[in-house]
This record gives sequence, structure tokens and C-alpha cells, in this order.
Amino acid sequence: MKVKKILAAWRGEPQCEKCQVRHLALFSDLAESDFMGLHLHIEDLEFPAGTIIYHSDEPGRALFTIRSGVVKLVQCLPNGTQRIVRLLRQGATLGLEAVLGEPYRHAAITMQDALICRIPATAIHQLNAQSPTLYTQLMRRWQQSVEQADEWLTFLSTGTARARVARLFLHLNGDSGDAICQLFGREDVAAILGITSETACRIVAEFSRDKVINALSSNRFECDLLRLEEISSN
Amino acid sequence: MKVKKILAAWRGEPQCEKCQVRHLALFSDLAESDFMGLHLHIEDLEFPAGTIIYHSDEPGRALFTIRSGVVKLVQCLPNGTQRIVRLLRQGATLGLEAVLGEPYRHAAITMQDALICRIPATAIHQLNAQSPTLYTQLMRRWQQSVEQADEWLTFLSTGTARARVARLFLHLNGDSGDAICQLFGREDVAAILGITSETACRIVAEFSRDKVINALSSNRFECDLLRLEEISSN
DNA sequence: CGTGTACTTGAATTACATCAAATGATGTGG
DNA sequence: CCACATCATTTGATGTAATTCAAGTACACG
Repeated sequence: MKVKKILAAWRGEPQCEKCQVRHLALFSDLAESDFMGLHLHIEDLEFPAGTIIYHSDEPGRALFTIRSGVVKLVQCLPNGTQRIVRLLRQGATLGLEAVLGEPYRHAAITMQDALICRIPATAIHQLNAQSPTLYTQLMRRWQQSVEQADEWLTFLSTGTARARVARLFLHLNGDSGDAICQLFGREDVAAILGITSETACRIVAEFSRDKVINALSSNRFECDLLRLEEISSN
Repeated sequence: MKVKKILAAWRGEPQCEKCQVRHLALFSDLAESDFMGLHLHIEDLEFPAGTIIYHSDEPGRALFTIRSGVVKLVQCLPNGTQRIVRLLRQGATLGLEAVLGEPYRHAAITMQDALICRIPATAIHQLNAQSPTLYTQLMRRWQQSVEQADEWLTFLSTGTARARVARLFLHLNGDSGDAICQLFGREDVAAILGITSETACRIVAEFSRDKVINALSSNRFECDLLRLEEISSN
């Protein structure tokens, strides 16, 4: 088995002022002047799919903002299997624990190639002295985490396997105009929904047969959102 | 069906300086002087069991600290049933959304008679101006919420029903010296674990038969923690 | 003392996990 | 470029666990 290169490529000092996702990100409130003169050591990194950004229990020295790609937060269960407890996308923040000086609580792994900014906890502390609204921004991030965690429980981990898979499609579709979903490997689907990969597989196949979803290419589906809605509430 | 009196009794202005649970609570960091001269309108309230402290989607005007008793946070599911997403005990804070000006995200209901302090969001904003460490305290609360939410998913909502019930006993026992657990109604147990009340009932009965637990009085059990540990990891 | 509510137990059914085997996709070395 | 190894996906057969529906019991309360 060949060991994959799992290191991130360094893309240079980021230009936060010009960041495409700045309006989504932590620093949306900060004035240009807040950045000036500070040696923040923020890094702009490129991660291949499957890279471990950090491990569970590792001391948290930095938090991360996603510029592109999808990241999963994984926790190990008492019996050895693992469960995906959250998915993070463009504009989301991970590793907030670091700001409080705590170790990371999950493993964070990229599911696709991703562009991610690494912000040392010390930078947050410095910036906070300049900008009193940063803490409010951070609290909003925490709130979003709680909200997503609760949704994960009630929406994706409750009810029959059929309903869960249907809700996963709806969740992935989000509020995009089209009805296209990019699914992942069955193993990951299973770890998200708390079912086995075989069950996940069977249900996806069943949806395909019943034309609730329509495979466009590998793991890309066009979805009948109305019927998914209906299935999701059984 | 008779409508119960669900209003809280007002117990007067609280004396935060002398509060038994102050070391657990939000204001543990604040100096005596921070309280002086502020008209904070904090209320000390007494809630009977089963009182709704706030509803889901209600505008959040205050947060609450639990001095005694247990509170459940409940969310309604698409199909109409409801799920308990968290249990809060002495020293815990609920309704943090209020600090951010957001509506409450759950219904909060007392499971026992409870003493609870109501702290208006405005008071937090005032105090924050005095004490810059308060926001850190608030962030820690958010972090605890996320942590508990993740534990709820991986620990109490994963695996067989037997394992979940076992883990619930362990969770309720916490790190108390004794091996005594105070359980709740089967309906609530079911809403916590994502199973039916019949299944919950059967498993509790089975544990009793197998002497893994021993009923002391109504819903009070002495537990064989070692065997519960073992069952919990199947 | 009757009535409503929660709890308990049983039997039938359904949903899911498990085990096993076949197929498909991907990458490697000859 | 092909043969082969490896890994993910798919499908089937079977057993088990949990839900559902139903009936009965215990208990609190007016």
C-alpha cells in the first residue's frame, strides 16, 4: 500500500482583503486597517482530498476557514467504528476549540481537494484587541455549530434508513436552484446516517429504480425533490 | 384534561454574590464590584416540573442559569414526533441564542421542580462592557453545548437500543461516587435515545431481571456500572 | 371508587445488520 | 497495453433487533 502525500501545499500569504469568501468568513466585519501592521502569519493552504487537517485530541493551535471544498468532522465510537458528526463547506470555520486553548474534539478530513486558510489562535487574540466585534462573530460560529449538530441528530440520525437517505439528499441539495446532488462514497454516507454501507447502497439503488433520483455521473444525481420530501417524513 | 399552572414563582432579586452555584455559573469570573450600581433585573425563579421555560422560535430576550433541577431541550421532527437533544443540570446555561439576538432554537422544559435565574440579554451586554472575560465564559458555554450535542449523537443515538439504554444510565450516573441513577418517564427515555417507549420499557425490564440494575423506588435504580460499561460497547 | 395516564407485556411484522459472493473501478508493474 | 491486485460498490440470502398494534396492569387524582 502506497502512502499518499497528505501534506498541504503552501500557497503563500493570503490576501484577506481580496478573499472571495470574505463576506462569509470570520473577518467580514474587520476594517482594512485592522489587518495593517499586524504580523498575523495566516497561511493559505491547498489540501488534496483525504487529507487529515487535524486529529482528535491534538492541541489546538489554529482555526481554519474553508475557501473551497468539503471537510468532514469525524469522531470515533466506543466500539471502534467512526461517525461523521458534521460537514463543513465554503465559508465555514473549523477548530474553534483552538481559540479557547482546548484540544481539537474531532478529526477533520477533507473530502475533496480544498483551499483552506490557517489562522493561529494568537492571531485571533491579537485581532480581538483591535476589533471588539470579532468575539461576536466567533459566537455566531459556535451557534452555527450547535445548530448543525442538532440538525444532524434530528434530521439525519432519526427515523428509517430510507427517510435518512432522502433527507441527506435534501440536505446536500441545500437551497441551490437546481436539483443536483453530489453524493460521496457509501462508507461516508453510512457514517453520516448511522447505518451500514450495504443499507445505504440498497436504498440509493432503490431510489434510482423508482426514479426518485437519476444518476448523471458517478455520485452525481438529479433529484425529485418533492418525492424526497415525502419520503423524508415517514 | 386540566391545564397545569405553568407559571414560575418569583422568588425576589437574586443575590449572585452568595449563589451556591456561582463557581459553576456564568458570573464566576466577575468581581463583586462588577455587580454594584448596575440595575440588571436578574430574576430568581421557581419552576414546577413540566414548565415550559421558552418555546422554539420565540424571540430570545434572556438566558437562564440552572440553580437546581433538570431541563430538557426539545426539538420537533418533520413527522410530528419530538426528540430531546440535550439535558441541562445545575450550573448549566440555556438560551445562549438570546445574547446574539436570535430566537430560541428549542423548547426548554423542566423535568423536575427547578430553581432558575433569568438574565436579560441586555444585562449580558452591560456586564460585558465591564468585564472583558465574560465573552470567553460565553464561548465556553457554546463549546460545552457543541460537545454535549456531539456526545448525544455518538453516545446516546448510536448502536443497539440495549447499548443506548446502558449508556444513558452511565450518562445519568455521571461521575457521582455512588451508583444511583434517577431515570425519567419511558416516553422521555425514548425521546432521548431515538427509540420507542415500548423498547425502552422492555430493556429496562430486562436489565432489572438480569440484575444489572436494581429498582430502589419509582425510577430510582442502583446500577452495576461495570456490566453497563460492557453492554454499552456492543 | 371510577377514570385517565403511564407503564408493562405479548405476538406479528418490518426494517436493518450481517455474512457472503459477484461485479465494477482504479492503479501498478510487467 | 494488458494482466493482476486492490478496493469500493452492488446484490442476495439469512438472522436478529426493533417497531407496531394490541391488551392488560399499576398508579395517581379528582
